[in-house]
Amino acid sequence: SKEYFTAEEWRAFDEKTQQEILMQYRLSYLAYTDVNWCEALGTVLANDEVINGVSYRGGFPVVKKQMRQWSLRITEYAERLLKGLEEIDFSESMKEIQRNWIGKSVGALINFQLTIDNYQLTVFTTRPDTIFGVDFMVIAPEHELVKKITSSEQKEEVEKYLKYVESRSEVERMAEVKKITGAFTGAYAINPFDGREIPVWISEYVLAGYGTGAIMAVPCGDERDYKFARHFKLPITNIIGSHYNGEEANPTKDAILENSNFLNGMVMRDAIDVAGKKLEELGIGKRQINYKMRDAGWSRQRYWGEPFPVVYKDDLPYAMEESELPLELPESNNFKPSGSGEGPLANLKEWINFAPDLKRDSNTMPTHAGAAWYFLRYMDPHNDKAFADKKALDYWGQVDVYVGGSEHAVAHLLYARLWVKILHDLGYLNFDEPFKKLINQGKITGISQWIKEIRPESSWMSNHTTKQELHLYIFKENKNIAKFPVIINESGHNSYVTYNYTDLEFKYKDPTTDQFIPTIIHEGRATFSDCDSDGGKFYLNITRWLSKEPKPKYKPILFTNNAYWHYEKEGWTFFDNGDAQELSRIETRPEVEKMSKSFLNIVHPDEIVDSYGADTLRMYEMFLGPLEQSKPWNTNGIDGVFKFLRKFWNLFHDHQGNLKVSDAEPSREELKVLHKTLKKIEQDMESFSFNTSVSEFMICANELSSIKCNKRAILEPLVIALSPFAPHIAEELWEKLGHADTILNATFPSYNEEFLKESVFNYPISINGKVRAEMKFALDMSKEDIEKMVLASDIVMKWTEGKTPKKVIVVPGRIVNVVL
RNA sequence: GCCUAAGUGGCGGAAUUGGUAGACGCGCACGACUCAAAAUCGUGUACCGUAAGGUGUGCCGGUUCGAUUCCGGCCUUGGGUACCA
Repeated sequence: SKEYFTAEEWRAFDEKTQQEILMQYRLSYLAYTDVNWCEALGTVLANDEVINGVSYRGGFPVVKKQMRQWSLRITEYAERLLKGLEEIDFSESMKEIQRNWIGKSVGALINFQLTIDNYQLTVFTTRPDTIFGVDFMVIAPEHELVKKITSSEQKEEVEKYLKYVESRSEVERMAEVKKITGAFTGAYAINPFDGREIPVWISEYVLAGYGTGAIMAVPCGDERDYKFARHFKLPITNIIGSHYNGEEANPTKDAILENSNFLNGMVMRDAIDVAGKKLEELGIGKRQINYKMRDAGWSRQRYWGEPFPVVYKDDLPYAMEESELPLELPESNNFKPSGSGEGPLANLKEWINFAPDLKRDSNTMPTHAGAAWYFLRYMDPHNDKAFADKKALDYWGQVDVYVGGSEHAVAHLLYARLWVKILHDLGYLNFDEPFKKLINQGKITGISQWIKEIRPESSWMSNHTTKQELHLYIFKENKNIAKFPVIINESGHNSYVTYNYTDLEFKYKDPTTDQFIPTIIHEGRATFSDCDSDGGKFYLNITRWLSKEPKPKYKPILFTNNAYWHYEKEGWTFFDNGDAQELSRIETRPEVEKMSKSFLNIVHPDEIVDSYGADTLRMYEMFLGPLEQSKPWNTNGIDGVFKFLRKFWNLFHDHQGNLKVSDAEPSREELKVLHKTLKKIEQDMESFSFNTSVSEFMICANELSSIKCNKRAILEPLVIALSPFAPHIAEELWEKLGHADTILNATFPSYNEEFLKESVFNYPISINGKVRAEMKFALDMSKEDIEKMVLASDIVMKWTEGKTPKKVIVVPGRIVNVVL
């Protein structure tokens, strides 16, 4: 399956050959993979929609199910996706994420002869140099050889172990990675170099899905192998001399090999290749590169998405003819899942069974499919012959700058890179990387306030999912101190209650049996529509959790930063109880999180737009800090930006608000302010340093208002420069200045270095590296003259106390340093 | 554990190739205008000290006339990732 065909090659095959090839590779394209199937919802869920084995909405049980799905053979491009990273301007951490995801490892396959029935066991290792340190072999419990090689004496133990592994959930396995388990199969493998017999074990620490699902264990060099050997009391061969201390494994590559036959005396680093070559010479293995990356599951059981352009005949997929394309999504009002695990398209029988013996595929592609290459269409959007004309593609080329979040690192950004490489290989594009430069903009984060939630144990709840009223009893030192009603709705939510004491016990009473039901305590988000970290006010959206309404009411309740508040209305009786008075405290714990609708911590920009205007909001966001940095939203400094815009506006207007722009010739000083600003803005925009651009605009407005400049020749270029930052105000000023056309069509002003030239410089005079004074000298003054003047000055005399300094450093246009 | 980014005033943050640390803004203090308030304007604001001066960019050390910037070793925080052989 290491071949692929270009479009020309593919078309050159006749239909029969094409079908034979398709059959041959069918499993690569159409794979059986696990999906999360939720019976109650009748649908397939993504991994992140499943939490603790139940659906994230509603808490319904979810099972893994095998389904036939399309997969994208991204593995074919693993090497090129890795190589391509070298030539693109992505952040190092983004490249690192992609490298890790691709997970290249260079190593070797080694065949071991087994003592049972001539079976061969192939392992993948990155360290063939340690071949003489192999003390046992481990194969994954799912490995196909397990059943075949287990000896009759070990059969019982192996089967017991396999049962144990099967009983373990994914969650348990992930949580208990340190737990050492395994079983001996009774089989031995023969070291191909020295004939040593090595026991073959099975253990879940070896993953079936990576490499060959089998490893050669070198306990002196590998931590996991070492622990396994110690746990099962297996012998440990030391091949690295003093590098192995007998207490822990040492994965070094620098040791000189011992007990290693023909590798003795060699440094491990060099021996890797020597051993690899020898394996190939003797025909007992070969050097090989492995990748962690898997093919991407490309089927979704959803309505929206590109349908697969294939037709099934006798259950075999055939690619549709180019002349039949595009295959469009059928119109439908029925977006419900089919209930069988297939997507909504399966409901449209006429579309699926469009011809007597032919069927379509009910799967659709993920959004990644379109997202990977839609930008190419913008280059030539009205073309009905091709996705874009070659000329347009050549003209526009790669995306210069792509601003996007880092959460797309291992999906979208990898698929887009792959897609462009494929189109390049098919001859459509002259470039094979979509994005020249990637900027990961920082997120404006929100502050979530967390409160605790107490609800009945989930096993009780899953049997009582209908809406009902329960009573929560609170005990302190086995004494019931409070009781209050709580509504459990269909999904088991809305039972949120807050408390802030650790010595309290919470119990529910089942209304039908009068039995106490154990509780479980979770933490959940309280929501605030506004939040001020500096002793301000919070609005807690508590009604979302307490309301009996099916749709939560968003009723803000005011309380202070000290984070307790007394709630006395809407049926909350427990606050009326004198004993429970203290319980009415709502204690919250603030946490900075991504702003997200599902996190209930979003801030609406509308209120800021209402009181300050959209330009202020826009500029303030830029002013907050570097583009790539995440920061929690707060409005503490927004007045500064608002004041700037008013000051800028006032440059054009008198106190009565009438335009007062003059057509007089600008002074040299005014021109200097203008060009200095334009220069800085241009540089900052090139480097995406918008926060410093805003501060430069502020400096400029301060300077111009202190010299009372109102000249058109100065202000007009500034309005254009400001327009990307504050488009509305800029457009209005532009119009007021008498322009009929929009400012968007104005030419961006460029600066003239001529106005920035200085003749004198105010030198900082430092003594022993510490600045003590300032002195003005002409920029063309010689070093010697400056030195003389500095040494003769009062301040320097005071410090030198008449002595000759050791050294005087004069850096023209920068600094003078006197060393005593 | 590994990879990666970052630690600078009360706060958000500036500082081109090593060259005046704290730009700009917020906040705070004082002052002007006002009967008053708001708005606006002005002055000050790293820390210690009355001052001269001293100390300061996470910590320890190094290179240099000079280090937020370069080098070595740590600490902390954010992000990513993991029985991947």
